[in-house]
Amino acid sequence: MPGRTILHVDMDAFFAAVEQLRRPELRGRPVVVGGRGDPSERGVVSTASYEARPFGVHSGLPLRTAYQRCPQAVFLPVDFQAYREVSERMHAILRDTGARLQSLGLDEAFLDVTDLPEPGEAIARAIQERIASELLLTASVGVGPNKLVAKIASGLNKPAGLTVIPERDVEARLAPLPVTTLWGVGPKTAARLHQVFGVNTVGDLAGIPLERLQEEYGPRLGAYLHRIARGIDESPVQTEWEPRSVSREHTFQVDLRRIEAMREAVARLAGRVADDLREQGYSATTVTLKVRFATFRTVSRSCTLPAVIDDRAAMAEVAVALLDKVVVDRPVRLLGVRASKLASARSPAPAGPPAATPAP
DNA sequence: TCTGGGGTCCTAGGACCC
DNA sequence: TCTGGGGTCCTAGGACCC
Ligand SMILES: [Mg+2]
Repeated sequence: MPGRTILHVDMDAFFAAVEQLRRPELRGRPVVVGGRGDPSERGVVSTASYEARPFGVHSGLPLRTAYQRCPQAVFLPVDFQAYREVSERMHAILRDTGARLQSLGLDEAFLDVTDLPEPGEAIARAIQERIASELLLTASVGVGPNKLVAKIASGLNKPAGLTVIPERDVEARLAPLPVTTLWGVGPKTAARLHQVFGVNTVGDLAGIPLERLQEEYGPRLGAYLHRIARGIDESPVQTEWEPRSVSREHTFQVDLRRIEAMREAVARLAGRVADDLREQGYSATTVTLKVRFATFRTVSRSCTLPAVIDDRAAMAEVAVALLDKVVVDRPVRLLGVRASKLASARSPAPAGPPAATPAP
Protein backbone atom coordinates (compact mmCIF):
# COMPACT_ATOMS: atom_id res chain seq x y z
CA MET A 1 0.00 0.00 0.00
CA PRO A 2 2.47 2.66 -1.11
CA GLY A 3 2.02 6.37 -0.61
CA ARG A 4 -1.35 6.66 1.10
CA THR A 5 -2.75 9.85 2.60
CA ILE A 6 -5.04 9.31 5.58
CA LEU A 7 -7.01 11.88 7.61
CA HIS A 8 -8.20 11.43 11.17
CA VAL A 9 -11.02 13.81 12.12
CA ASP A 10 -11.76 14.13 15.83
CA MET A 11 -14.45 16.43 17.23
CA ASP A 12 -13.27 18.49 20.21
CA ALA A 13 -14.88 17.69 23.61
CA PHE A 14 -17.77 16.42 21.54
CA PHE A 15 -20.55 15.68 24.07
CA ALA A 16 -19.85 18.84 26.08
CA ALA A 17 -19.59 20.95 22.93
CA VAL A 18 -23.00 19.73 21.71
CA GLU A 19 -24.52 20.64 25.08
CA GLN A 20 -22.97 24.11 24.98
CA LEU A 21 -24.25 24.52 21.44
CA ARG A 22 -27.85 23.82 22.31
CA ARG A 23 -27.72 25.66 25.64
CA PRO A 24 -25.93 28.94 25.00
CA GLU A 25 -25.95 29.84 28.70
CA LEU A 26 -23.43 27.01 29.22
CA ARG A 27 -20.87 28.50 26.84
CA GLY A 28 -17.72 29.59 28.62
CA ARG A 29 -18.67 27.59 31.70
CA PRO A 30 -17.25 24.25 32.88
CA VAL A 31 -19.57 21.48 31.67
CA VAL A 32 -19.25 17.83 32.67
CA VAL A 33 -21.22 15.21 30.75
CA GLY A 34 -21.49 11.77 32.31
CA GLY A 35 -23.79 9.12 33.73
CA ARG A 36 -27.20 10.46 34.64
CA GLY A 37 -25.85 13.92 35.30
CA ASP A 38 -25.98 13.57 39.08
CA PRO A 39 -22.50 13.88 40.61
CA SER A 40 -23.66 12.19 43.80
CA GLU A 41 -24.34 8.97 41.85
CA ARG A 42 -22.09 6.21 40.61
CA GLY A 43 -20.77 7.06 37.19
CA VAL A 44 -17.82 8.54 35.34
CA VAL A 45 -17.14 11.58 33.19
CA SER A 46 -17.77 10.94 29.50
CA THR A 47 -16.58 14.37 28.35
CA ALA A 48 -15.42 17.47 30.19
CA SER A 49 -15.56 20.83 28.40
CA TYR A 50 -12.27 22.69 28.01
CA GLU A 51 -13.36 25.07 30.78
CA ALA A 52 -13.52 22.10 33.21
CA ARG A 53 -10.20 20.55 32.30
CA PRO A 54 -7.91 22.98 34.20
CA PHE A 55 -9.64 21.68 37.36
CA GLY A 56 -8.32 18.21 36.62
CA VAL A 57 -11.62 16.90 35.27
CA HIS A 58 -11.30 14.49 32.35
CA SER A 59 -12.92 11.46 30.73
CA GLY A 60 -13.10 8.40 32.96
CA LEU A 61 -12.92 10.33 36.23
CA PRO A 62 -15.61 9.32 38.77
CA LEU A 63 -18.37 11.93 38.79
CA ARG A 64 -18.06 12.36 42.54
CA THR A 65 -14.38 13.20 42.18
CA ALA A 66 -15.20 15.59 39.36
CA TYR A 67 -17.70 17.34 41.63
CA GLN A 68 -15.07 17.71 44.36
CA ARG A 69 -12.60 19.18 41.93
CA CYS A 70 -15.05 21.48 40.19
CA PRO A 71 -18.32 21.95 42.13
CA GLN A 72 -19.26 24.99 40.04
CA ALA A 73 -19.42 22.86 36.88
CA VAL A 74 -22.75 22.08 35.24
CA PHE A 75 -23.27 18.30 35.36
CA LEU A 76 -25.37 16.84 32.55
CA PRO A 77 -26.59 13.36 31.65
CA VAL A 78 -25.32 11.65 28.50
CA ASP A 79 -27.88 12.26 25.73
CA PHE A 80 -26.80 9.87 22.98
CA GLN A 81 -29.79 10.73 20.85
CA ALA A 82 -28.68 14.35 20.58
CA TYR A 83 -25.04 13.48 19.93
CA ARG A 84 -26.01 10.91 17.29
CA GLU A 85 -27.90 13.54 15.32
CA VAL A 86 -24.91 15.90 15.24
CA SER A 87 -22.65 12.93 14.50
CA GLU A 88 -24.70 12.09 11.44
CA ARG A 89 -24.38 15.63 10.12
CA MET A 90 -20.62 15.51 10.70
CA HIS A 91 -20.40 12.21 8.83
CA ALA A 92 -22.40 13.68 5.95
CA ILE A 93 -19.79 16.44 5.63
CA LEU A 94 -17.01 13.85 5.62
CA ARG A 95 -18.77 11.68 3.02
CA ASP A 96 -19.10 14.74 0.78
CA THR A 97 -15.35 14.60 0.23
CA GLY A 98 -15.83 11.39 -1.74
CA ALA A 99 -13.20 9.64 0.39
CA ARG A 100 -13.59 6.16 1.86
CA LEU A 101 -14.60 6.58 5.49
CA GLN A 102 -14.23 4.52 8.68
CA SER A 103 -15.98 5.88 11.73
CA LEU A 104 -14.70 5.30 15.23
CA GLY A 105 -17.44 6.00 17.73
CA LEU A 106 -19.67 9.03 17.32
CA ASP A 107 -17.08 11.74 16.93
CA GLU A 108 -14.07 10.32 15.10
CA ALA A 109 -13.41 9.06 11.61
CA PHE A 110 -10.61 8.09 9.26
CA LEU A 111 -10.68 9.11 5.60
CA ASP A 112 -8.50 7.65 2.87
CA VAL A 113 -7.95 10.63 0.58
CA THR A 114 -5.12 9.07 -1.43
CA ASP A 115 -7.05 9.09 -4.70
CA LEU A 116 -8.58 12.55 -4.34
CA PRO A 117 -7.09 15.36 -6.45
CA GLU A 118 -6.59 17.84 -3.59
CA PRO A 119 -3.72 17.51 -1.09
CA GLY A 120 -4.65 16.08 2.31
CA GLU A 121 -4.02 19.35 4.10
CA ALA A 122 -6.45 21.24 1.85
CA ILE A 123 -9.13 18.59 2.32
CA ALA A 124 -8.61 18.76 6.07
CA ARG A 125 -8.96 22.53 6.08
CA ALA A 126 -12.14 22.37 4.01
CA ILE A 127 -13.64 19.82 6.41
CA GLN A 128 -12.80 21.99 9.42
CA GLU A 129 -14.37 25.03 7.77
CA ARG A 130 -17.60 23.19 7.00
CA ILE A 131 -17.81 21.74 10.51
CA ALA A 132 -17.29 25.23 11.94
CA SER A 133 -19.78 27.01 9.68
CA GLU A 134 -22.50 24.36 9.43
CA LEU A 135 -22.31 22.60 12.81
CA LEU A 136 -20.86 25.53 14.82
CA LEU A 137 -18.40 23.04 16.35
CA THR A 138 -14.66 22.49 16.09
CA ALA A 139 -12.73 19.43 14.99
CA SER A 140 -9.05 18.59 15.13
CA VAL A 141 -7.59 16.86 12.10
CA GLY A 142 -4.44 14.82 11.61
CA VAL A 143 -2.93 13.97 8.25
CA GLY A 144 -0.46 11.15 7.84
CA PRO A 145 0.66 8.20 5.72
CA ASN A 146 -1.51 5.75 7.70
CA LYS A 147 -4.24 5.56 10.35
CA LEU A 148 -1.80 5.24 13.27
CA VAL A 149 0.10 8.41 12.39
CA ALA A 150 -3.02 10.36 11.36
CA LYS A 151 -4.64 9.61 14.72
CA ILE A 152 -1.55 10.62 16.67
CA ALA A 153 -1.35 13.81 14.59
CA SER A 154 -4.95 14.81 15.33
CA GLY A 155 -4.19 14.66 19.04
CA LEU A 156 -1.14 16.89 18.90
CA ASN A 157 -2.89 20.24 18.44
CA LYS A 158 -6.28 20.27 20.11
CA PRO A 159 -8.71 21.91 19.92
CA ALA A 160 -9.32 22.99 16.32
CA GLY A 161 -5.82 21.90 15.31
CA LEU A 162 -4.54 20.72 11.96
CA THR A 163 -1.38 18.63 12.09
CA VAL A 164 0.32 17.14 9.05
CA ILE A 165 2.99 14.49 9.50
CA PRO A 166 4.50 13.53 6.15
CA GLU A 167 6.18 10.17 5.81
CA ARG A 168 9.69 11.62 6.09
CA ASP A 169 8.88 13.28 9.43
CA VAL A 170 7.22 10.29 11.09
CA GLU A 171 10.23 9.01 13.00
CA ALA A 172 11.25 12.42 14.34
CA ARG A 173 7.71 13.48 15.27
CA LEU A 174 6.86 10.25 17.09
CA ALA A 175 10.17 9.77 18.91
CA PRO A 176 9.58 12.22 21.81
CA LEU A 177 5.98 11.13 22.50
CA PRO A 178 5.13 8.88 25.47
CA VAL A 179 4.40 5.28 24.42
CA THR A 180 0.81 5.59 25.66
CA THR A 181 0.22 7.89 22.68
CA LEU A 182 0.34 4.76 20.53
CA TRP A 183 -2.95 3.01 19.75
CA GLY A 184 -3.06 -0.19 21.80
CA VAL A 185 -0.50 0.84 24.41
CA GLY A 186 -2.32 1.57 27.65
CA PRO A 187 -1.18 1.98 31.25
CA LYS A 188 -0.38 -1.72 31.82
CA THR A 189 1.79 -2.14 28.74
CA ALA A 190 3.46 1.23 29.36
CA ALA A 191 4.32 0.28 32.95
CA ARG A 192 5.77 -3.03 31.80
CA LEU A 193 7.78 -1.37 29.03
CA HIS A 194 9.20 1.03 31.58
CA GLN A 195 9.97 -1.67 34.13
CA VAL A 196 11.48 -4.23 31.75
CA PHE A 197 13.25 -2.03 29.21
CA GLY A 198 13.32 1.42 30.76
CA VAL A 199 11.22 2.58 27.83
CA ASN A 200 9.23 5.80 28.16
CA THR A 201 9.00 7.31 24.70
CA VAL A 202 8.19 5.99 21.25
CA GLY A 203 11.83 6.63 20.36
CA ASP A 204 12.95 4.45 23.29
CA LEU A 205 10.60 1.70 22.10
CA ALA A 206 11.99 1.86 18.57
CA GLY A 207 15.40 1.04 20.04
CA ILE A 208 14.30 -2.36 21.39
CA PRO A 209 15.03 -5.29 19.03
CA LEU A 210 12.10 -7.26 17.67
CA GLU A 211 13.30 -10.47 19.35
CA ARG A 212 13.38 -8.88 22.80
CA LEU A 213 9.85 -7.51 22.40
CA GLN A 214 8.56 -10.89 21.24
CA GLU A 215 10.22 -12.69 24.15
CA GLU A 216 8.46 -10.36 26.54
CA TYR A 217 5.08 -9.93 24.85
CA GLY A 218 4.64 -12.90 22.56
CA PRO A 219 4.99 -13.03 18.77
CA ARG A 220 1.97 -10.90 17.92
CA LEU A 221 2.05 -8.04 20.41
CA GLY A 222 5.86 -8.01 20.16
CA ALA A 223 5.76 -7.57 16.39
CA TYR A 224 2.96 -5.02 16.71
CA LEU A 225 4.96 -2.90 19.18
CA HIS A 226 7.99 -3.09 16.91
CA ARG A 227 5.95 -1.79 13.98
CA ILE A 228 4.02 0.98 15.71
CA ALA A 229 7.21 2.32 17.31
CA ARG A 230 8.27 3.10 13.73
CA GLY A 231 4.91 4.55 12.75
CA ILE A 232 4.25 1.53 10.51
CA ASP A 233 0.58 0.64 10.01
CA GLU A 234 -0.76 -1.03 6.89
CA SER A 235 -4.34 -1.45 8.10
CA PRO A 236 -6.85 -0.20 5.54
CA VAL A 237 -9.58 2.36 6.09
CA GLN A 238 -12.45 -0.06 6.48
CA THR A 239 -15.97 1.10 5.73
CA GLU A 240 -18.03 -1.97 6.57
CA TRP A 241 -18.00 -3.76 9.89
CA GLU A 242 -19.93 -6.81 11.09
CA PRO A 243 -20.65 -6.64 14.83
CA ARG A 244 -19.06 -9.43 16.88
CA SER A 245 -21.19 -9.09 19.99
CA VAL A 246 -24.15 -7.28 21.49
CA SER A 247 -24.21 -6.57 25.21
CA ARG A 248 -25.95 -4.73 28.01
CA GLU A 249 -24.61 -4.14 31.49
CA HIS A 250 -25.60 -2.09 34.49
CA THR A 251 -23.88 -0.81 37.59
CA PHE A 252 -26.34 -0.56 40.45
CA GLN A 253 -26.48 2.60 42.53
CA VAL A 254 -26.60 0.32 45.58
CA ASP A 255 -24.94 -3.12 45.48
CA LEU A 256 -27.33 -6.04 45.14
CA ARG A 257 -27.42 -8.62 47.92
CA ARG A 258 -30.57 -10.63 47.21
CA ILE A 259 -30.14 -13.38 44.65
CA GLU A 260 -33.72 -12.94 43.47
CA ALA A 261 -33.05 -9.27 42.67
CA MET A 262 -29.99 -10.37 40.70
CA ARG A 263 -32.00 -12.91 38.71
CA GLU A 264 -34.56 -10.25 37.86
CA ALA A 265 -31.85 -7.84 36.77
CA VAL A 266 -30.16 -10.49 34.60
CA ALA A 267 -33.48 -11.39 32.96
CA ARG A 268 -34.11 -7.72 32.20
CA LEU A 269 -30.64 -7.22 30.69
CA ALA A 270 -30.98 -10.43 28.67
CA GLY A 271 -34.30 -9.21 27.31
CA ARG A 272 -32.73 -5.98 26.12
CA VAL A 273 -29.86 -7.90 24.50
CA ALA A 274 -32.39 -10.06 22.64
CA ASP A 275 -34.30 -6.94 21.53
CA ASP A 276 -31.08 -5.31 20.30
CA LEU A 277 -30.08 -8.50 18.48
CA ARG A 278 -33.35 -8.73 16.55
CA GLU A 279 -33.36 -5.03 15.82
CA GLN A 280 -29.92 -5.35 14.25
CA GLY A 281 -30.89 -8.49 12.38
CA TYR A 282 -28.77 -11.03 14.26
CA SER A 283 -29.09 -14.13 16.37
CA ALA A 284 -26.45 -15.58 18.67
CA THR A 285 -25.12 -18.92 19.85
CA THR A 286 -22.97 -17.82 22.81
CA VAL A 287 -24.21 -16.03 25.91
CA THR A 288 -21.87 -14.58 28.53
CA LEU A 289 -22.81 -13.33 31.98
CA LYS A 290 -20.60 -10.80 33.75
CA VAL A 291 -20.66 -10.27 37.51
CA ARG A 292 -18.66 -7.56 39.23
CA PHE A 293 -18.57 -7.79 43.01
CA ALA A 294 -18.38 -4.86 45.38
CA THR A 295 -14.68 -5.70 45.70
CA PHE A 296 -14.44 -4.92 41.96
CA ARG A 297 -13.36 -8.46 41.18
CA THR A 298 -15.09 -9.47 37.96
CA VAL A 299 -16.00 -12.97 36.83
CA SER A 300 -17.76 -14.28 33.76
CA ARG A 301 -19.55 -17.48 32.79
CA SER A 302 -20.42 -18.31 29.23
CA CYS A 303 -22.08 -21.07 27.30
CA THR A 304 -22.36 -21.94 23.64
CA LEU A 305 -25.73 -23.27 22.60
CA PRO A 306 -26.51 -25.98 20.05
CA ALA A 307 -28.65 -23.51 18.07
CA VAL A 308 -28.98 -19.75 17.61
CA ILE A 309 -31.36 -17.71 19.75
CA ASP A 310 -32.74 -14.19 19.45
CA ASP A 311 -35.79 -14.12 21.70
CA ARG A 312 -36.17 -12.60 25.14
CA ALA A 313 -37.34 -15.75 26.93
CA ALA A 314 -34.53 -18.00 25.73
CA MET A 315 -31.89 -15.34 26.35
CA ALA A 316 -33.18 -14.74 29.87
CA GLU A 317 -33.34 -18.46 30.65
CA VAL A 318 -29.72 -19.02 29.55
CA ALA A 319 -28.42 -15.92 31.32
CA VAL A 320 -30.15 -16.71 34.61
CA ALA A 321 -28.81 -20.28 34.44
CA LEU A 322 -25.31 -18.82 34.06
CA LEU A 323 -25.89 -16.62 37.12
CA ASP A 324 -26.72 -19.74 39.12
CA LYS A 325 -23.26 -21.12 38.25
CA VAL A 326 -21.56 -18.15 39.94
CA VAL A 327 -20.92 -18.31 43.66
CA VAL A 328 -22.61 -15.09 44.69
CA ASP A 329 -21.50 -14.77 48.28
CA ARG A 330 -20.74 -11.05 48.29
CA PRO A 331 -22.62 -7.92 47.23
CA VAL A 332 -22.76 -7.39 43.47
CA ARG A 333 -22.24 -3.96 41.92
CA LEU A 334 -22.57 -4.82 38.22
CA LEU A 335 -24.32 -7.39 36.08
CA GLY A 336 -23.95 -7.75 32.33
CA VAL A 337 -25.19 -10.01 29.52
CA ARG A 338 -23.40 -10.41 26.19
CA ALA A 339 -24.45 -12.30 23.09
CA SER A 340 -21.73 -13.38 20.66
CA LYS A 341 -21.04 -15.77 17.77
CA LEU A 342 -23.57 -13.81 15.82
CA ALA A 343 -25.36 -15.04 12.73
CA SER A 344 -26.90 -12.50 10.39
CA ALA A 345 -30.53 -12.90 9.38
CA ARG A 346 -29.74 -11.25 6.03
CA SER A 347 -26.74 -13.41 5.06
CA PRO A 348 -27.64 -16.56 6.97
CA ALA A 349 -24.36 -18.39 6.47
CA PRO A 350 -22.48 -17.96 9.73
CA ALA A 351 -18.74 -18.49 9.62
CA GLY A 352 -18.89 -22.28 9.44
CA PRO A 353 -15.94 -24.54 10.01
CA PRO A 354 -13.29 -23.97 7.33
CA ALA A 355 -12.40 -26.72 4.90
CA ALA A 356 -10.70 -29.58 6.69
CA THR A 357 -6.95 -29.39 6.59
CA PRO A 358 -5.42 -32.24 4.59
CA ALA A 359 -4.15 -35.12 6.66
CA PRO A 360 -0.42 -35.04 7.30
C1' DT B 1 -16.35 9.41 47.18
C1' DC B 2 -13.48 5.16 44.15
C1' DT B 3 -13.65 2.92 39.52
C1' DG B 4 -19.86 3.69 33.12
C1' DG B 5 -21.31 1.31 29.12
C1' DG B 6 -20.62 -0.03 24.53
C1' DG B 7 -17.39 -2.50 22.06
C1' DT B 8 -12.71 -5.05 19.96
C1' DC B 9 -8.95 -8.32 20.04
C1' DC B 10 -5.52 -11.40 22.37
C1' DT B 11 -3.87 -15.23 25.45
C1' DA B 12 -3.75 -19.71 27.40
C1' DG B 13 -5.01 -24.36 28.48
C1' DG B 14 -7.77 -28.44 27.52
C1' DA B 15 -10.49 -31.14 24.15
C1' DC B 16 -10.45 -32.81 19.79
C1' DC B 17 -8.87 -33.56 15.00
C1' DC B 18 -5.67 -34.63 11.05
C1' DT C 1 1.93 -46.93 19.53
C1' DC C 2 4.51 -42.75 20.23
C1' DT C 3 6.02 -38.07 19.14
C1' DG C 4 5.57 -33.79 16.91
C1' DG C 5 3.27 -30.23 14.45
C1' DG C 6 -0.54 -27.86 12.96
C1' DG C 7 -5.24 -26.67 13.32
C1' DT C 8 -10.15 -25.31 15.62
C1' DC C 9 -13.41 -24.67 19.31
C1' DC C 10 -14.48 -23.60 23.98
C1' DT C 11 -14.04 -21.01 28.33
C1' DA C 12 -12.13 -17.35 31.46
C1' DG C 13 -9.66 -13.46 31.93
C1' DG C 14 -7.33 -9.20 30.53
C1' DA C 15 -5.88 -5.00 27.95
C1' DC C 16 -7.47 -1.49 25.38
C1' DC C 17 -10.46 1.87 22.73
C1' DC C 18 -14.17 5.80 22.59
MG1 LIG D 1 -13.10 13.67 20.28
